[in-house]
Amino acid sequence: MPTPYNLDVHNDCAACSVSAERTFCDMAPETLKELDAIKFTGIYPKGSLLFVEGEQPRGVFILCSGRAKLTTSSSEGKTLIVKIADVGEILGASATILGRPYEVSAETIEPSQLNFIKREDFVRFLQSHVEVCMHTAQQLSEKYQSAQRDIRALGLSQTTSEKLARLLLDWCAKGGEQTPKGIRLSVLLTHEEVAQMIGTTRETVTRIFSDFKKRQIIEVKGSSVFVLAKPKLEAMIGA
Amino acid sequence: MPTPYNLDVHNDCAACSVSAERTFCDMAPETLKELDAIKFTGIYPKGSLLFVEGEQPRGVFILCSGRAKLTTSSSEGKTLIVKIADVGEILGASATILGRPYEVSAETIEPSQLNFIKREDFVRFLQSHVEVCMHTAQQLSEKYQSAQRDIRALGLSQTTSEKLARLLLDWCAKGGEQTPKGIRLSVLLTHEEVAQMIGTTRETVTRIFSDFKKRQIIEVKGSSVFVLAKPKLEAMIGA
DNA sequence: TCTGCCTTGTGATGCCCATCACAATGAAGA
DNA sequence: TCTTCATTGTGATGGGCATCACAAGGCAGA
Repeated sequence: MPTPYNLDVHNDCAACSVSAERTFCDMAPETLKELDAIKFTGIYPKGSLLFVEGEQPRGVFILCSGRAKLTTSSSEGKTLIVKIADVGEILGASATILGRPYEVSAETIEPSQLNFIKREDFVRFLQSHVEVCMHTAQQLSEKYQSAQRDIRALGLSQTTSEKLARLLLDWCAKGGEQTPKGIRLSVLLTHEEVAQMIGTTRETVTRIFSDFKKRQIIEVKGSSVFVLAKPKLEAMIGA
Repeated sequence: MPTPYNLDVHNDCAACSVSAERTFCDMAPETLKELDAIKFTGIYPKGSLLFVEGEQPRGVFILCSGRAKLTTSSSEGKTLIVKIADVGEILGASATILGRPYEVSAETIEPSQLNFIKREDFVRFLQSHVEVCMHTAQQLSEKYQSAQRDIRALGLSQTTSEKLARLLLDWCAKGGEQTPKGIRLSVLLTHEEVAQMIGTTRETVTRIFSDFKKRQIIEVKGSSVFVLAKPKLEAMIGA
């Protein structure tokens, strides 16, 4: 049976394969059944707004498949992409736990499946299962550490080349594919979006990319970026 | 009996007054006794290094009194102050929970009392008390949201004046004292440290401060800063 | 009181990058 | 195939701020 958006839909958390170690979904079978009872599964097209910065927390979204970008915007309309969330992440957890407004906006950038859990259900679920609470604490810790790395990247690098180098290295670390040519990254982001990730302008990203190409540090082939000289990038960030 | 550094020492968590709502120490009396059993109380002078970025996590520190600064440094020696921690905060929680290196360094900036809990004890303590685990999750959520605000401040403001304005408003929000003259802030940080908080140089901070003084936005009296025109600051950050 | 040392204040210089403006390329749809 | 819109590429210009350099307070200890 074909599913919308050619997405691999998991209706049953108990039978889901992505529940790997330490993710939220990694829990005892009977607990997983309880989760099944309180979750609302939804399939969202690319570009769906899950929640908006400042909005009162309705609950959390668990990203079962697809990807989402978390953004924050200034009143002048400038946008900063805080994070690209991957499968297994809980979105909106901190706001939901604290009962404070969402601190970022979340938008799918691919067709995605998400499980929504209402605020009261989520909190009750945490309170009644230490295991779940621990995993949530772990996820929050990871989010915090990741945010911390962003702060480092934004605050400690003077030049924009440095920030871009950091971003490329980050991508190498988490999604790089080793090839004879170099490390292959499939970047599905526009220069505009890259700019929003490092707090600069689209033009500057374009210019630095050409500069990197000229200096044989990277090579662009279609939607793939090959990192030819990782050491050069590392040298740029002084590491 | 005089104590070292004129510090108000709390040896007994059960009798401690600072355990307010939602902080880590807010727990049932019998749980608090268990906490007493695994904690190591220590008094630290100003400038004590509690842990260093990159170090394997030994455990967490609970700040009972005093203040500590959390910093991260580049290899060139440039330092960024990520946060000034207040009483009630747990330091090193995320690293300890994940078993990953501390992501920041922590240093007391006043004589402080801290309770240290060893990693295994802390984790076991969390696992055996949902209540404690929830409070930790709440603290982590707060840390995450605070980090998120920092990211916003660093990434979305173009000018340095804007960043400094944001910082001042932040201080007003959390520690301002209303006076007829304006909002009084007791800043015990040097311009150097302020610079490290917003990722700029000491000279620039000095210059922007004089500019603010000239424009009647603030007034400096000794170690106090009076915010005379909060609306002007708010206008600068476009809020 | 005097002497260092830490902090603050200020000028001169140069460069990075935001901004504006427009051309070139590419991809999707009529 | 041609049109149209999104994305990428590039030049010119100016301002903000890092950097260097040194002067002036301010505070503690000799």
